[in-house]
Amino acid sequence: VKSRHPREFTARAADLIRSIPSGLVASYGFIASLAGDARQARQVAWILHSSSEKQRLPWHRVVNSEGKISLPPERGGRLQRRRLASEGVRFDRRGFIDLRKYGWNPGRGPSRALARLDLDRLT
DNA sequence: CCTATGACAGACA
DNA sequence: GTGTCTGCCATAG
Repeated sequence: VKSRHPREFTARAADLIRSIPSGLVASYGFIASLAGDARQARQVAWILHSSSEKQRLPWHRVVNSEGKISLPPERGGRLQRRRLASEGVRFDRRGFIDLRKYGWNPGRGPSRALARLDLDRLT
């Protein structure tokens, strides 16, 4: 289903990003999926660097599906890593975050979307 | 209107 | 494991 309401998608994505708890992270695709359109991961990324709400978003808690920081170090990646580290997120020596450990799981039960991601990772 | 771009993701070699 | 290619779709020019 194509998103006929970009603004709505953006608003929901922003809300979701705002609700990522400190110490956890979520992937672009995961946020897009929860916001209603799994195909718009790139728009989630776009929101993070272009939205007027940027200042109010915990943008550093969004990483790519591999659990890695997508932002180039010189364009904020360094800051992002610093912030995450200070929130307790651990990186392995290659710079990867273990999403099974630090991946945000909204609500209390395992969400389908996250379960899918976990399944993919285990498979 | 048409092309290029992107803080992505999944599939494939 | 890594490197490439392709689909995606809102914005920008």
